[in-house]
Amino acid sequence: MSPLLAATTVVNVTKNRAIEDHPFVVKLSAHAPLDRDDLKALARVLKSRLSVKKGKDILVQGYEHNGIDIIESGFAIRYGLLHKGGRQIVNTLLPGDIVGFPASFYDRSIFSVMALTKMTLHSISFDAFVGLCKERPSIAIALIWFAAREASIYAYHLIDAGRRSPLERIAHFILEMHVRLKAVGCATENAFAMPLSQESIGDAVGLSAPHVNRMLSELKGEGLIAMEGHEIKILDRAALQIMAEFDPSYLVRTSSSRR
Amino acid sequence: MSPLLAATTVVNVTKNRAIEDHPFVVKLSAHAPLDRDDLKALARVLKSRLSVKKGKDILVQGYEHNGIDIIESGFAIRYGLLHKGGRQIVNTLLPGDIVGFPASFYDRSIFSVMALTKMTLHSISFDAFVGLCKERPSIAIALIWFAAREASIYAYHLIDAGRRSPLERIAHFILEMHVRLKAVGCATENAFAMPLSQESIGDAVGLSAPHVNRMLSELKGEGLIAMEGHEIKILDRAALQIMAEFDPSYLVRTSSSRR
DNA sequence: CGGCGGCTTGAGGTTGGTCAAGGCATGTGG
DNA sequence: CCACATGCCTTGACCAACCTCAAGCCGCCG
Repeated sequence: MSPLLAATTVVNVTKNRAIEDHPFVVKLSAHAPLDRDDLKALARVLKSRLSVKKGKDILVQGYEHNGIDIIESGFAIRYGLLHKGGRQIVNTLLPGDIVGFPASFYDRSIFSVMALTKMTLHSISFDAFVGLCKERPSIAIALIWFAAREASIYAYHLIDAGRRSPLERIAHFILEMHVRLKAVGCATENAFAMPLSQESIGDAVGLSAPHVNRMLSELKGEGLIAMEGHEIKILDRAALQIMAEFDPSYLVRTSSSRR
Repeated sequence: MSPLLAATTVVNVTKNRAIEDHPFVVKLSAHAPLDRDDLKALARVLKSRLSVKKGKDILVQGYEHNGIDIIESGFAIRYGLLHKGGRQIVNTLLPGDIVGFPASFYDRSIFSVMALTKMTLHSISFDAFVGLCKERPSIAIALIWFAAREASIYAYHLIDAGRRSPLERIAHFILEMHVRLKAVGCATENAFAMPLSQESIGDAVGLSAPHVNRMLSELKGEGLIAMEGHEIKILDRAALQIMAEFDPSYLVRTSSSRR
């Protein structure tokens, strides 16, 4: 693990933080107002904690599962496997994300999830999950908005893969990654440690690994980004955003989602 | 409009049907058990009805909106526009689908939605929507599962666009379209009227219109499908499913989603 | 120190986009 | 009722883009 990755991870491993600082609770609160009782219910559900090693499959496509997992710290990828050996990464998972959404909302998981770093998770059974939603409708409503945000991210990835040029896809991927990492305190104003290898980036945006490399080189050559190991610096955000038609509003809470 | 399209539409325009036969209610019930009071609350919300002409934009990317719309009858597409004139269709909308998911769960709509046929909709304000979820947690829970299903569809479209061959994408698109149309009574066992033009199919799967035509011809040549105007007949479902790695389980309710 | 995973670069070949022209069906207005 | 316009499907030729394969290299970890 690179030094920067290690450093950013540590930020999220703090034990015994206040419940309202938990990345999952922060994310939910952005979507609907949660009162004291909501927080208490969440604290109960997020009590237990479990650790996962880097590289481990948390969820395997086609297999049964007992509930959902919420990420406290660490990064993962959610992906589908193709018979002929290919792989499509549909999303990267950061602290506060739900490992089992939407894969576990089926009898058998429809996607796999693999840990990119050491992770800590909270495991929740479906019964506990449904109970929580029944008891605290505000949380259920926040989860609907959370799901809408997740679906939007997929839709934007689809737009990238379907209709954007390789260079635009890479630019978009970098900008989205940065906004999301910054939101959970894992990036500075203009730099972050890319958790994915170039081959994985290819699997996320629908390109071959060599072509990802060429596109990154081109962005470097144009002076839009700088790279040093896994660390990416954004040098000209305005130009990148125009190139990728990137508007971060699909990633962030908005006032109408705070009823 | 083709005769078959007209015929299938009529099925869903029946007025004054029982609330539990409404396609939206059917869809929700598949995800969570709804009791008599849940149905009553839904009936109240689905009371008003509004008609939309073929070709009209129901929702426009970047604009404000007042709530969400639920489709009673007719078809639509949800899409994103690119600055240089391109378009990516992220989903097709059928009876029972929510026009504004996830586009309207933001200050300004993040996608556009256009009617492919004459449609009838139920308009619901966000206040009414949130009130419904607060009052009837079972409905909120069903909506979370509904959102998970929607997100899964996007993820599968992403897998198509990112990592499957043109022929596989078209095969997958046809099979998904058929399963979804059949679920709302708009397809027979092995045939349906394709609501999209070949250009639109290209915008959905990330291909050019001429190439969509070539791929359809190839499927015809291999004896997997037959086409007559807009009507598509599936001649060899097994071969199509293998080609597309299609497993309809991501589209349908499963037992674990019926708590 | 040795091995391995991932990055980098190059050459060559196929795929699928672009452009263009023609055909067919539908609908419309004279 | 016919002429025309329009939109969509169909086909072909050409060419750029991006994949595949391959080899070398670097840095990290065991």
